Order: sequence, then C-alpha cells, then structure tokens
Amino acid sequence: MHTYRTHTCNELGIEDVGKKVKLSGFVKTVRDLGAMIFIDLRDHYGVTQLLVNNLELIEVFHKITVESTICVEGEVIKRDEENVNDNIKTGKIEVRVDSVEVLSKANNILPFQVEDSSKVKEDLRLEYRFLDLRNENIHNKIVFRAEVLKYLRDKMTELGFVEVQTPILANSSPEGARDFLVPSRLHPGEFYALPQAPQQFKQLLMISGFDKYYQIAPCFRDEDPRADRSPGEFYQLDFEMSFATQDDVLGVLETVVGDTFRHFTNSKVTEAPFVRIPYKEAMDKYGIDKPDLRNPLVICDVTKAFEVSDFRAFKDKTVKAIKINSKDLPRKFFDTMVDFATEELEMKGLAWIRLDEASNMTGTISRFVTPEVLDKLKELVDFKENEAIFFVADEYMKACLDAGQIRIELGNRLDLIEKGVYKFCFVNDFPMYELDDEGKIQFNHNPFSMPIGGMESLLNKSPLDIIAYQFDLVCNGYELASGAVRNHDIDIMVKAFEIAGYSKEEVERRFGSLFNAFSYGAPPHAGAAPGIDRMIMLLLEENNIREVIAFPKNSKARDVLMKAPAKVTNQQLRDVHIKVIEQDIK
RNA sequence: GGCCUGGUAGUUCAGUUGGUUAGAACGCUAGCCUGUCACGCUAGAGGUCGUGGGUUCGAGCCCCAUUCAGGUCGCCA
Repeated sequence: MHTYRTHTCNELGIEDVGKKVKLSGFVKTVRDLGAMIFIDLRDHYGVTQLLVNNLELIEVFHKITVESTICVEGEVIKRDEENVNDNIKTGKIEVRVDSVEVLSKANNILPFQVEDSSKVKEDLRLEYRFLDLRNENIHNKIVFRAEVLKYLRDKMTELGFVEVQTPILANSSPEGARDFLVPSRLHPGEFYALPQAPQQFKQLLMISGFDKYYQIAPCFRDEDPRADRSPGEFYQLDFEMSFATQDDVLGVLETVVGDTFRHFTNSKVTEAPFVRIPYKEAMDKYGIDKPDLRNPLVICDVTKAFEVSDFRAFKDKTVKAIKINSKDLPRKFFDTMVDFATEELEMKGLAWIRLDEASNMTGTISRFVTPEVLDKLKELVDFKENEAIFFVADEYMKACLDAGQIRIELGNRLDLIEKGVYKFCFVNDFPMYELDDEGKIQFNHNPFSMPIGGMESLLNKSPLDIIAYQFDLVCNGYELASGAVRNHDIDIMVKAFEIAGYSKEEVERRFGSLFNAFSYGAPPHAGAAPGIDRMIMLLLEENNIREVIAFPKNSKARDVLMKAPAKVTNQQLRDVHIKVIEQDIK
C-alpha cells in the first residue's frame, strides 16, 4: 500500500535507530558539504535531519530547492555524541536517505525566507501568508488559538451552556457600526446584513427557553481597523443566560476568562472577584473607561486647591492632578512631557510643579502655587519632597480624558507598568444615554440594556443621570468583553427608546421581531461577549491582532492573498439587481 | 475623512551638504569542501531608488502632486 510517511518529523528518537522509515515534509534548510548533504525536513510537528551521502542521491538533491515538499525513505541512525542537536526533539538521530521523491518543487527565489518572515513587511507576508504560516513561531500561534478555542468550548459546556449557531445572512440593525450588506437575488432591491453580533438572536434564544446559550460567533462590522481591532470580521465568545443577574454574568466571566488566562500562561492573573469600577469612578481616577491597572498612577481632583488661587488658566476649570516620584528626574523629562501634551494630544498646555529634597518648589506654575494652595495640595494628594505633580485643567470630561492620556504616557515613560501580570477589572454602571454632537440624547452603549431602577428611573431621572446594567471586562488596558442585563420588559423598552427619540412605531418597525417576541413571555436575561482574537493576542503578548488570525485582512480591510474585495462580472451584478455607479470607482 | 511615519536588489536595511559606476547582509546562480545544524570558502548575477511632474550644470537626497503600506484620531450599539 502506498503511504507518504511512517512517522512525522517530530517523532523519531534513539529507540528507533535501525528502523527503515519514510518521512514527508518541507525542505527547511540544505547544508551541502560536498560529499554529504544535511537537510532539515520540516512538517507541522517538527524537524528531522536527513543525511545524504551517496553520490547518485547527492546529484538529485543538488536540484532540490528550499521549501519544496519531498518524501524520503531511509534508515534511522544514531548521531555521535558530539553531533547531537539539543534544539530539536529528534536531535539525537538522523535519517540516512536511500531514496527521494520530489512531491512539489518550490520556486528557487522565494518572496522571503520563511525563517525570518516575522521581519518582513506585513503586506508581503499577508500576500504569501501560506509561506508565512510555515514559520514555526507563526504556525504555533494558530495552533495555540485552536487550543484556546477548545478550552473555551469545554469550559462553557462544563458550565451548562448550549452552543447554538445563529444565521450569518441576517438582518441589518440600524444602531451601531456600519453593516456589511449582501444583496438578495430572489428579492430584488432587498439586502441581508452580516450580523455585527448575534445580539438579537441570542435574546430570542432566551425567549425560546434555552436558558444558557453560547457560541464562538463570527461578527462583522464595516469599520476602520486598529492594531488591536481586526477589520471587517472577528470572533466573540458570545453567551447569554436566562433568569440571571449582572452578578451571575460577571461570575461566568471571572471563571471562564480567569481560568483561561491561568491555564494558558504562567503570568499572575487577578483572582476572582475582579474589582468593579463604576464608569464615573474610572473616568475620575484613570481618565478612561478601560483602565490599565498595571499602571500604579491615579488621577486626583484638585479643583478645590485652586479655588483660592487667582491663576486665570485654572479659573472655573476642573483641575486634575497626577503625582509622580520625581527624584533624579531631569528637567528635560518635564519639558518633553509638555511637548507630548501640546503636540500629540493637542492640549492647551500641561502644568507641573516639583518639590526637591529640601521642599523647594519649581515648575511652570510654581509662582501661582501660593503657600495656601500648596497646603491644600498636600492635603488632597499628600504632596511631599522629591515628588512632582502634573496638572490638567479643562472642562470636566476633557480634563478627565486628557489626564488619562497623560497617566498612560507617564506610566510608559517612567517604566511603571508591572510586568508579567494580567490585571482584570470590571467597569460597570455605564450611563444609559449620552449627548451626540448636536446635543441630542442618544444611547450610549446597547439600546437593549436594562436601566438600573427600571421604569421608575426612566420616568423620574434626567436622561443623562440614568445608569444602565451595562459593563465591560478590562484587562491591562484592553476592553476584553462587553455585557449587559437586557431589557426584557416591553413597556420599559418603549420608554427607553422614546427618550432617545424613537416612536413606538419606529421601534416596532426596526426591531419588530424582538419586540414582538417580548410580548409572549420573556425571561429576564443577561449576557456578555469576550473578544476571542483580543484574548489570544493578550495571552501571546502580541500587540498586533493580525498575528493571531490565520488569514487576516490588511489595515485597509483588504485580503491581499485572495484579492478581496474584487470586481464581479456584469452577469453576477445583474443576478442580484445591482448597478455600480461608475463615478464612484477611481 | 484628518494627522504622523515609511516605500532603495528576491528580503531586511545603509546611503554624508545635491556631485564619478547606488552599497552591505541574507537569499539566488556556479564552483570547492565527509559531520553540518544560521555550515564554511571562492566567484557571479541581480536596481525604472513607489509613480508623475518641478528646481538644478547635476536629484535616491530638495519642492509639488499622487499612490500604496503601517500607526493614530474620527468611527467602533
């Protein structure tokens, strides 16, 4: 019977010496010593060294190019002690080749060498992703991803969740990111949309009584990418629970995500319960809704200290302060921070003062810091010798956000970020509504979230003061999951949409199916969705999400390997009743 | 859509104030080599300096436009 191999390239050891074996794989390297040639043969599993020392075969091997696939037969021989290679598992033996068959020849000039593909320009790597993925390190990230996926599935199953697959050809949801549209052939002028998340389906599943649903769900959003955000498509561990409270969902996240991080890394991982930081507090203390808790710096509000001051730049402003240890810091450090603030962040300025070891004060606003103000600062932030304070003054939210960026930059420049640790927290109590650019009230997060206090809050509170059962799971400054207690009460939902300016008829029209389903008995339910790509990226300590995706799009959302998107034939367009506007094509 | 950075050999990069024939390493081709494992040694081929215009006696280098890429802001319920 014909076979390609008796063993993989990671299998043979000292116990196999003397065996006749057959191996297949890729030619990784050729070391030609004249009367003998060494070949490293690579497959998915590992590497085995081949020895060719017969004259006829040497002639054949001279024609074999690197990265070709070959099949060899030969005998396993023991390497002498001094020739053992401890870098590979099969390093104690080699296979002396008796015959070879070239299965598929590779071009002699490769677009790049597989061994250093990670240094190559990304576009070229992606165009030849099939070669790039032969590189052991890159290959292993995809294998690692498979292990994480299996672990997540096992974990969710263990916790009693049922995996249900929801449609890919779905409907357009008017809220949120732009949809990817799919024209319908059978229904001229109508479109499917690829789901931005299985949000409405999973809520329907709760109404169907599935109690605990999960899915490793593809999500599609037509938005611009970031280093940590895959363009177009990404995967979420989407789950939803019936008769569940916010704490029930947070508990599942703590277990599933926490255990996953503990299982796949040796780093320190936050123990449950993860700290819960209300949105307002996150903005006050960290100036961001996804704080990196590895950074020890905390923002303080010192508005009160300057109330007594006549420093005009701070007059009637919120003043935020970040205190650092400034011992041995050169003056230049402060100047470059000011440059960063004004140039990178386009802030109006960045004030600072410092106290030397003798408590002498210097800094850009030292002459405005009267003894009275200084006393107040000492009281508010415990300001001492050998410390410095950076000040950000602006209208409240802008001051928070700017101070947040300064905090991050100081953490990096002063090398304060704790290493080898995953610090989790929940940010909860997000506001239900916010103002858009025109000052109109709109949903801040998910329109299907339950307001805390229910109908009573909607009726009695000012919209911007209403808080939702809406939360994020944050890890080292990355938003890892978003979740909420859903609004399952039809009256509350109508009211919630009314506040955002939607009539009952409009809600019925846009979310008709879900709206209708809520009229037939809905369990209170809640859920969340951790981002899988981002989780794997964190586990592998990658800062580019494309490294953990087998066939990623480039940062212009193009698949440079398969050449998508691409033009289609006129017949295909006619089939789906689409006419392309020529002026739109450059 | 805005801003920042970049595009030089198959790949990664260097290229001085604008000045002779644009270099290096790896890869490739040919040759030598019986213990290599990033093998070594010798020789060789390989370039529209992203593209188009301009300034100049002269442009890889300066100016303008454009394109592609990476990052970032907007955006991401």
